[in-house]
Amino acid sequence: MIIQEFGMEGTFKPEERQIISKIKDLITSQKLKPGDRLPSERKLSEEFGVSRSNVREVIQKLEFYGLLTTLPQSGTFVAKIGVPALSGMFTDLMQLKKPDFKSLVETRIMLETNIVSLAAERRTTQQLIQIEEALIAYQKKVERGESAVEEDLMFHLKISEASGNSVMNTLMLIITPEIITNFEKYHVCTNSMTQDNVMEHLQIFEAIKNQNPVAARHYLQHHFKTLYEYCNQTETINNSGTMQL
Amino acid sequence: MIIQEFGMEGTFKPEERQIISKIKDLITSQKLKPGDRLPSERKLSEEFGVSRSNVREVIQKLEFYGLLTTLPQSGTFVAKIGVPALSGMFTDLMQLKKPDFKSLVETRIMLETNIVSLAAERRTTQQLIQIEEALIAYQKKVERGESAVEEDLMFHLKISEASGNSVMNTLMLIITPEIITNFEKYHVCTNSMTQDNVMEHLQIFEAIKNQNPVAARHYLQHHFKTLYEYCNQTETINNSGTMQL
DNA sequence: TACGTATATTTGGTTAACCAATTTAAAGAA
DNA sequence: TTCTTTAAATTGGTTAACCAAATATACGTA
Repeated sequence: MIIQEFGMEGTFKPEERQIISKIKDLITSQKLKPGDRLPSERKLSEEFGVSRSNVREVIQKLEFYGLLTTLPQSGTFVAKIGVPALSGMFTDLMQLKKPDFKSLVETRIMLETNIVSLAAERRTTQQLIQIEEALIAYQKKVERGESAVEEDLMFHLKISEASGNSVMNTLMLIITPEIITNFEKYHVCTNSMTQDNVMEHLQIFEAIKNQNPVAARHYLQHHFKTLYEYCNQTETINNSGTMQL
Repeated sequence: MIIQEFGMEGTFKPEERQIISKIKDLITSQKLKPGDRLPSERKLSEEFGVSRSNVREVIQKLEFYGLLTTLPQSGTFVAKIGVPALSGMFTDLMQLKKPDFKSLVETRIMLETNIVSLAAERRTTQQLIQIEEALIAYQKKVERGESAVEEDLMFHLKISEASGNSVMNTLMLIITPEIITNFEKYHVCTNSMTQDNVMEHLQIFEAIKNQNPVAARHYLQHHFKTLYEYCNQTETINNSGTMQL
C-alpha cells in the first residue's frame, strides 16, 4: 500500500526537470528567443530522448506558469519575456519543492489578512449572505459537537470570494487542500470545534458586515494567533524569525 | 495570425469545465466519497463521452489543485477532504477566470510586502550577495539608458528566494509572467528606467542588508505606491475600495 | 516582378493498441 | 476456516498511427 500525497502538485518529477532544463538551455543558448516557436513536440521528444507525451505534459505545466503558450495545429511559443527573466524563472521552477507546514500557515495568514480586509470594503449584500450562511452552518455543527473543519474552511473561502480579488481567491484555492492535509497530519483541527472559535468567526463576520476593514483584519489575526504559535512550536528546526502579525 | 495569450493558465476550457462538473457530481451524489478511487480513465471517458486524453488532462490539472492524486498503475483518488469543502472547491475552480490587472497588482504588492519583511529577517549572507548582484546588474542597465524591466524583476525574485517561505516564492512565480505581460500591454514599464527607481531599490536592499524588516516593508510600499495609484486610475470601473498599504 | 491560388507539409490534438505494475480473485495448503 | 500462493483482470503510462487545422511552399497569372 503506497501512501497518497495530496496538494500543491506544482513540483516536478526528475524526468520532467530534465526536459525543462533542456528547454531552458535552448533559450539561454539563444537558439530560441522570446516569442519564438519551439521545435515540434515530435522533434523535441526525439532530440531529448523522451516520449512525446512527456514533452506534452511538461509543456502543459509550463503553460500554467505562463512561460509557454500553445496554439492548436500551430505550435508552442516562448513567452515574450526577456532572456534573463525567463532563465531565472526556469531555474526557480526546477527548484520548487513540496511546501513546509510553516510556510503554508504563514502564507495563509498573510493572504487571509488582506482578503478579509478587502472583503470588508467590497462585499456585496449577496456575498454577505453567503458568508453568513456558511457561518450558521459552522455554528450548528459545533453546537452538535460534530467535527466542523469543513464548515470552518467554507466560511473562509466565502470571504475569499467576497474580496473581489480574483488572484487572491485563486491562490487561496491552490494552498487550501495542502493546508487541510497538513492540519490532519499534525492534528491541528481540534480547536475548530470550540466555542471560542465560533465567537472569533462571529467577530470577523460582524466586521465584514459593518464594512470595517481594520476591525476585520484585527479579528482575523487574533483568530490565527494560536495557529501560528503552534506551527512555530512544531517546526523542528526553528532557526528563523517569526512573521510580523 | 492568432494572438497569443500568456500567463496564469489555471483557467479551464468549456469541455474541461464539463468534465470537472461531472466529477463533482459523482462526489456530491455520494457515488464517490473522499479517499475513494475514481472510475478508470477509460470508463470516465466513455461515461462522459469525451476522449481519454481529455480526462487525463483534467485529472492532471485537478492534481495541481490538490483535489485528486493518481498512483501509477493503481488509480486516481479523491482527496480526503469533507464533501462540502470538496464540492465548494470544485465549484470555485470551475468559476476561475483570467485575472484582471488590478487584482494582479494588489496581490503582488501584498505578497512582496510580506516577502521583503521576511527576507530582511531571514536572508543568509549568500542570498544577500545574490540580491546585491541583481541590484548592480539593474543599476548598470539603467545607467546605460537601456530597458531594465527584466533586471528590475530579477531583483524582486531574488528577494523572494531569500524570504525563506517556499509557498510565497511559488506564488510569486505563478503571478510574475502575467504581471510582465500586463505591464507591456499597459506600458507601465517606462518608470523602471528612472534614477528614482534605482534609489528605491537601493533603499530596499539596505534594509534587507541591515535586517530591518520594518524599514524593508516601508520602502517597498513606497516603491509600489506609484504603480498602485496608476493601476487604480486605469481601472475603467473603479467602484470598489482601495487596498490598505 | 508581385501577388493570389493551389498544393504539400507540418503542427498540435485524438484515437487505439500495447505495456508493465498493481490489484483483485481464485485456488491451494495449513 | 485462515493464510499463502498463483493466475487473471484492471490500472495508469506509453507508443504509434491518424486527423484536421494551420503553415509553408510551389505554381500560375497579372
